[in-house]
Amino acid sequence: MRPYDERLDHFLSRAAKVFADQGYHSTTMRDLAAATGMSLAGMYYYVRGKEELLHRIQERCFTRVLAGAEATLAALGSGHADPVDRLQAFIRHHVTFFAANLAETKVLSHEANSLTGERHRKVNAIKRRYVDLLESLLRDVAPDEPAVERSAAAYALFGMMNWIYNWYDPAGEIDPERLAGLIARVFIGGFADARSPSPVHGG
Amino acid sequence: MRPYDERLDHFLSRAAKVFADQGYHSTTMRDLAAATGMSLAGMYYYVRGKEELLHRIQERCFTRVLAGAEATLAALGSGHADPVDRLQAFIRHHVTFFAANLAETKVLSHEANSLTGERHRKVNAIKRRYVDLLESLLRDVAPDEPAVERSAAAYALFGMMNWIYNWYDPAGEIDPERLAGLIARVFIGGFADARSPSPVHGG
DNA sequence: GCATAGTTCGAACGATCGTTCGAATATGGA
DNA sequence: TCCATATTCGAACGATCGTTCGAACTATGC
Repeated sequence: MRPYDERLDHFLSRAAKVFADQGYHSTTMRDLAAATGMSLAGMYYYVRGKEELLHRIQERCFTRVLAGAEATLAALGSGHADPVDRLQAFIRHHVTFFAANLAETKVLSHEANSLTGERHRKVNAIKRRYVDLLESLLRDVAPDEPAVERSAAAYALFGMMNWIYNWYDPAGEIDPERLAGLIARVFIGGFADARSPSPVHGG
Repeated sequence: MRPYDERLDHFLSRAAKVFADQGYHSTTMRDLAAATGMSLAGMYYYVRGKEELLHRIQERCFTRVLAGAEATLAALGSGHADPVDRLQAFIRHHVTFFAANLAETKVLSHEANSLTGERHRKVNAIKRRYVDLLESLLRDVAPDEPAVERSAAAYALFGMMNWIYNWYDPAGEIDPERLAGLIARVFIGGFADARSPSPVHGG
């Protein structure tokens, strides 16, 4: 069953590109058929319907993001690295991943509420784990910050990072690494360094 | 013709709420009829069609945002206020406006590409003026920063501020003023203070 | 009370949507 | 070569969409 899985994967990637360009709701199954070279009916051999297609795209992408972030942090050593370094690594991973997978991550961010029922709940469960991961990092970085402000800061950081699907051009002047460095510098400089003026750069 | 304008305004506000809750494309004209108490055909007396409805909502909201920002800056004095204070005032106005008009500003942000043709171009023209305004503020705040990084920082700030439609709850623990203060603190502390460690707070 | 303009709406139209179904074709071991 | 399974697809279905049209209702000046 290898060729089947490969064709499904290719189908998901192509569909993600179309969803990213036109939006989920204004993309028709006929658009997807034209973009993938398959026939209208042929797509239903790989996917139960349009909403399951979106679900598979989002779940596949979000699982990779979460696993990648955990692997990045694990590579830093078992918990006794500098909290600021760990936060910086998280930001760098998120931004570079989103910049390298603009179509999929745009579908993830922009169509976050286009799923319904059980499928919506499943994707939200992954999101919860990912948000919790960042909040635990912020707790280590700024333990004296009020919880309300720390939670809002987490969403502010996600805003900076996720918003790039609205403007970032991979062919433009700023490369993903530099963008990640800028966002990390802004957030860490503004949030983490507010109280403890320890050196940040050069992990 | 006063009652006509009032009913149109009320119609736009109601429709904006529905667009914000369900999304533009999955909202049907029948949904809007039910939410406004009008009949399906009756709405076409006030609006040429569904897309013009979205256009009027976005243009009305964006015009207010731009005018409000300009008025806020003008109130600070004719150009010889501290650049950091001017940036802080811009951020505070943006965040409090967005928090106070969550439905309209969500439609503005999330449905930014749901318009087509001339209508899309018109709204983008206002957006351009608004982005240029922030970039001019950043130029005064950090004149030594490379232009590429300054432009990316502008979008990062917009990301922080616009993303709130995805998570902010006005009935929650953090009020708009405090949220604006947090975002201003993070961005100014991380971006503007990177080189010139001048005092920021207390304007 | 009547004419005019302003406003509302029931009913229907054509278009397009997601999905289905059975037949047609390709694939691979015996 | 033949059969069973895997895969593809043309054609159509019912549902729902945005929009239209002409009639009906309302308000106002005379």
